[in-house]
Amino acid sequence: MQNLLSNLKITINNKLYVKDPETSELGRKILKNSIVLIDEIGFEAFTFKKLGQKIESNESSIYRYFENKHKLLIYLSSWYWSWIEYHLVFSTHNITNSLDKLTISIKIITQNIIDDKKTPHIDESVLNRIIISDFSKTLLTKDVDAENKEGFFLIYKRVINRLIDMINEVNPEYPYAKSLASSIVQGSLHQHYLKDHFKTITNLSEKDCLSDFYTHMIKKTLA
Amino acid sequence: MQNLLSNLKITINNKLYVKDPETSELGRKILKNSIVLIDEIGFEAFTFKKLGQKIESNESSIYRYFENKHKLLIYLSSWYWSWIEYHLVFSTHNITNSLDKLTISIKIITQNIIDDKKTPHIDESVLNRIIISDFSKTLLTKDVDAENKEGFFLIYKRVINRLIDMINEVNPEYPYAKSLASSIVQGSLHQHYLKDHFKTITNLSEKDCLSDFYTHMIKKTLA
DNA sequence: ATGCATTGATAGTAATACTATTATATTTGC
DNA sequence: GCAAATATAATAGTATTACTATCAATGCAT
Repeated sequence: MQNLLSNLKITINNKLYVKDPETSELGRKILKNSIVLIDEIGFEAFTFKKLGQKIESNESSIYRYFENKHKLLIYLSSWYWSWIEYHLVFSTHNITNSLDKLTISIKIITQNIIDDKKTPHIDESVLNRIIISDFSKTLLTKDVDAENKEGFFLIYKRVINRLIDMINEVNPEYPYAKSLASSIVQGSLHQHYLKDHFKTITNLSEKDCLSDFYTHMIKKTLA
Repeated sequence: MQNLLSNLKITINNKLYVKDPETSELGRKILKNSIVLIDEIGFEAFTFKKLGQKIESNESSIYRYFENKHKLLIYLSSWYWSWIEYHLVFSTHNITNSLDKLTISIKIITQNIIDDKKTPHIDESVLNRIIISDFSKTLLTKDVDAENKEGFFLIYKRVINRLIDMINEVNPEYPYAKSLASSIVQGSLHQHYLKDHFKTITNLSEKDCLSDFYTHMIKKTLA
């Protein structure tokens, strides 16, 4: 944990890229602008050619950093969950009460993310929007099992495992800690999406009451 | 409701197809085999050309029924949720106790679906698998708002609204009925997916305990 | 026998998702 | 300061996708 707190540098599975985009100007430009462009036109319409035009670089240069847009999306997702994990650890590391720890973690997972100025090449608030709309697409493919074996989703699973541990700490007798934790993380993204597109089937609105929903749920369920 | 119970014929938004596939042999062949093929190769790799080869028909003939594979998937999804709705209504219509009604509904939504022989051209158990893997993809596009306005997701929302009503019946004071209902429906699909690909972050296993998870949750949360 | 709807076959187009090659610019090592 | 190595750009090319358009063949209905 101390290890995680000391460096904000986010480490990502090196099979996700051909060349580490954090090591060059062009690489960081690719990261920054792919987030913006995916947000603008959607992941389906997003291509390396369009990204090349946006950053006034060449399609072929982008292929030197990422094999394809699917791996780029998993890269960006890993970045996001890593950033979330950092905040989880940072915000809970000196809290002793397990329920408080869990409540704080739920706040972090459910909150509207605002841009973190410490990372000039990543706008976390825009990244959050594409995670809401597109993260599922990294998992829902025929290659999941192979990619999971390669460790592409390790950081995501680590975030969920931290929640599982906290749930077990609050109530070791509760038999569904894993499902509850994965439901909260994935369900949060879904409720945000519903807020933006299907208002009639969510209670979430502009004022942040998503953490209230989940906090109420865990307090009752784990009591 | 009586209306719904009397006819098993499932009615689907006519903007989802060019020609109603239920009205011809070829149309039913398209439905039956698209489900099988999407399940086999995944929605991303699925094309009308490949489907044409499978059913020994022509790509262009399939385009006479569906504009594109996205609308076909929404059609299949509507079919699925309609079938679920039928079972919801059928199984709860003579139950008076609200909690019983909700519990039965959760069973139906979370269960492993087996093929319904009354519909020879649709294998519900395979359809269930593609809903688990691909239903999210119908929602997570840049066209959601337009398609939602067209009524493409009405049946899905109707299923969730039935759950919302039951939750409100059990506890009218509970402030998050909408989010709880949408979480259960979407979360069920997700937990099934985790069971198949991410076993370490779900408690669901081969023996059906998903309804136990949600039943426990609603009993505690709505108490 | 004619008309109309359905299906099939073929061809064509623009875009996508790349790969390969070569040229040019930039950095770095000595 | 120059050569070598590396990074980037430009161009071309391929197979596939996601269609649209056209026309031929079949069948059945009056």
